[in-house]
Amino acid sequence: MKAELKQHCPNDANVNCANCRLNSICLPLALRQDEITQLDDIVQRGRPVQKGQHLYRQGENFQSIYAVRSGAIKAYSTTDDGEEQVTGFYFPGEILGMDGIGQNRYASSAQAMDVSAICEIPFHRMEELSGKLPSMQKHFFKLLSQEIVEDQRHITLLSKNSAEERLAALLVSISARHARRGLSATSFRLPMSRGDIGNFLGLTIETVSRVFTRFAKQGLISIANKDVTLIDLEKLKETANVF
Amino acid sequence: MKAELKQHCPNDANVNCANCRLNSICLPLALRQDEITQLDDIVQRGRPVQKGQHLYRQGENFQSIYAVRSGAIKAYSTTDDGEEQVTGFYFPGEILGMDGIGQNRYASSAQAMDVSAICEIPFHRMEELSGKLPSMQKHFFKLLSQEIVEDQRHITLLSKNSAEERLAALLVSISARHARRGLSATSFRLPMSRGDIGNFLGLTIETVSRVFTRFAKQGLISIANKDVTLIDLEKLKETANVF
DNA sequence: CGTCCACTTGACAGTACTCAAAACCTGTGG
DNA sequence: CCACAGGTTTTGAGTACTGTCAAGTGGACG
Repeated sequence: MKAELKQHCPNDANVNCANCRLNSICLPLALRQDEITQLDDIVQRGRPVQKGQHLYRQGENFQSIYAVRSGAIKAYSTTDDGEEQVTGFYFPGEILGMDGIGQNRYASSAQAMDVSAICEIPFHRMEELSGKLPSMQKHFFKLLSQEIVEDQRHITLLSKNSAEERLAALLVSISARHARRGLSATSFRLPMSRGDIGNFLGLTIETVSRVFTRFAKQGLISIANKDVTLIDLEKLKETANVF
Repeated sequence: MKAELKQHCPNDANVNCANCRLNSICLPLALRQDEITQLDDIVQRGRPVQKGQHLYRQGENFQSIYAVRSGAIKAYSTTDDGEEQVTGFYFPGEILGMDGIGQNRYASSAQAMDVSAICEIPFHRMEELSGKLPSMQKHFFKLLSQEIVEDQRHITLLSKNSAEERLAALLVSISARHARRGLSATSFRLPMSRGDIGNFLGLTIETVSRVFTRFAKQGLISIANKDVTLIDLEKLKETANVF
């Protein structure tokens, strides 16, 4: 019973990669048991990050990449002229901070949207491990490559799709990521503000609000504050051009 | 005299990484002399790729990454609903194809916009080499990370900037990449069509044309077909929010 | 020299933005 | 427990930028 609890409390200090319930979608994904132990040795688990707190800030020396264990993180970059662009939302099992590798400085800032539990992985140790474990190196190359593909999908979304299509795509994406963790695909809480959503999707806050209202009137979703229910997921997927 | 020529003819079969005039901005960038030799062993240099020909197509098995030696390549992906999105333009010294690593299939297609000389680098050999040479691994992580940062910059461009700002940003970017190779920063030929430019920037062909005309009337550029001269590079940089 | 295709230009329309105000949560303190 | 202040979200009215449709121009190439 107690061991059971340990496994399921994301803030328990006794969590490790081997018993983490996210290990099938997170970094250990491609590793053998003995390799997971080696990974585990370099992972640091601190105390929970409070809402609004930063994991790292743009321009800081790059030290670590981070895995989300619970909660939700947003990444955003600030342009020379002071404007902010939300570049991604990160949920449990997802890795962030890899944009810092190229310049040895973080190219974006990462902020908790909820109380979150985070695994910190010092990159230089990760590099060492990748040199030793080909499967680790391969997996890491994959992670980076997939982030590129993700970003290019987002570029397409911004370049080609209407406000409705963009918002539908975001809802469908969050839905799928919830489902992957065994949670409801149709009912969840949006951890981010309307402003963050709009910023991420290249829309104003007013447009986001209006489209939500339109979706609700069409019976596609029901929404109360940050709690959404996807009533017609199929139609949303069609709208999002996800077939 | 003959050795001199060899170094400067991009289609010469005797080129190698050690004597390639691009080696300071291309893959060998971070390598020692003896390491460059090892890299050179796995690089394949075929005959020139003709205009319109593909290096690889979306969905094909991922085998190699490619370095542009001369000419220019565009990468584009086709969405489920058949629309095309140009995801990048690649000039000499730049690496493409890395979006294939994650899924073992190319996530985009790559097509020559001019006759081009290309170096092909089989990825599995590159992985091996990375396992042996920490500096190669590090450099490769960097490359991938930088592509992510690039893509995020492009996301910001599409999300926040007007048609004029986007086009100015593209001109300034191409200018900088020319300058890096020792070519004119202010006068060059655009290898891509107006359609490709518009597609890349999330604009229609008509808008691209109109903005070019506007820039010309304002004395920022002069443009005749594909030949551009950046008359007021400073003002263009301002417009592009590049400080 | 003529055809084809890429590009330019014009007129008009529509989606999303801006500005403004109202409604609604949330948390605090009386 | 209620009242209130601050912030967030919703809604409305008007505008503007870019897209659409259509026609015309001009290079490139056979």
